[in-house]
Amino acid sequence: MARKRFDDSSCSVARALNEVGDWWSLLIVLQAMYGTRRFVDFQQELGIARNILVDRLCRLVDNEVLRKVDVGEHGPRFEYRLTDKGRDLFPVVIALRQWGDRYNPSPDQPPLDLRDRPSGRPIRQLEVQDAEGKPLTVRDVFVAEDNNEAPSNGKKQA
Amino acid sequence: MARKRFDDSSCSVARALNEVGDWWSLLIVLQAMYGTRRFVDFQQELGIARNILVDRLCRLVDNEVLRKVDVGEHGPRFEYRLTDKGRDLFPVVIALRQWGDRYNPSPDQPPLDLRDRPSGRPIRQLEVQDAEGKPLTVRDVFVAEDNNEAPSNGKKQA
DNA sequence: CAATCCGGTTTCATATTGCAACCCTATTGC
DNA sequence: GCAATAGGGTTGCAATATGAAACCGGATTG
Repeated sequence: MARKRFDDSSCSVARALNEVGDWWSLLIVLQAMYGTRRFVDFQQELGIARNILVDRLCRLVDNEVLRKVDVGEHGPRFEYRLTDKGRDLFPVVIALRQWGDRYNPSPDQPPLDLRDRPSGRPIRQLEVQDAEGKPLTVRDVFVAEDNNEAPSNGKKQA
Repeated sequence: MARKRFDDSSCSVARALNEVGDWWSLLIVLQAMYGTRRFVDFQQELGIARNILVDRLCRLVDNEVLRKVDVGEHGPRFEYRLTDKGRDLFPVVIALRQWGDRYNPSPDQPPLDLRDRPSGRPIRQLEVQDAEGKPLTVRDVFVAEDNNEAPSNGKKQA
């Protein structure tokens, strides 16, 4: 049967996963962050089937994660470029990468060494922080109740 | 055909997606962060099919994101609890939530108001930062070359 | 002793995925 | 001027994954 959709879920995580929660979409976005823009390049670098790539690119364009730009001076040539919405997936990708590096390091290779251009020093480990910038774990965070709602039994964890 | 696997990919994002990159796994982890531990509760709160839930829970246990604990004083009762590895998906979930809140807000409801317990103030927007804590965009970050490798044509973006 | 809860397994119809082959336009190489 | 090749797809098919619902067996409850 059809995959279940969460377009109208009240949970924003579910709605986000609806757009980039499949096996390929985030990898396409990642590849775009590396600078890839052309259909054939995505296809070769990811090793994705062409029909699936068409489908994912269209979906990402529909969801405004990518923009399809016609660069066809002579003949049909297109580029798929990240939008601001797509670029704002950067923290998601970095969070996943750091988690993967920590718990599933590659046996053959060291993790990618990401640095910032101005200083040339490695970027920071991403962490959830409070208003002052102090790190928070799952257990430190709770969902504040909406005052207009009926009060619930107790504070839920994040 | 079978879904393509990335177990041995050199990319840690791909390897991470291999473990939690399907439609349900991250939602199960999220639900676990809310405090859900029992099979029936996951099933009812997520509306997931029972056979799929069994499969995902097993996969997550295999990957050490969850631990299956026998709490059967009388009769078979189990709890699925987050491991440290699972809890460390917190930044991933928060990053997705903030992205979803920003670009796909629910028309009916305000986004969840997450606060930290000690101060009661909203948590920070997650951001990729340099060593000093200054925010970085995709374009600020590059992949430092491994010195042992042959030098490549140019610095790639993150 | 029947009804219910918990944690599954089984069956079946439908979707999704991956591969490979094909297509059309446009640019090359010669 | 014509074949070869590149870009960006589409189509058909077989292998899988998903979802709904039925079934199951032990334990507890009424």
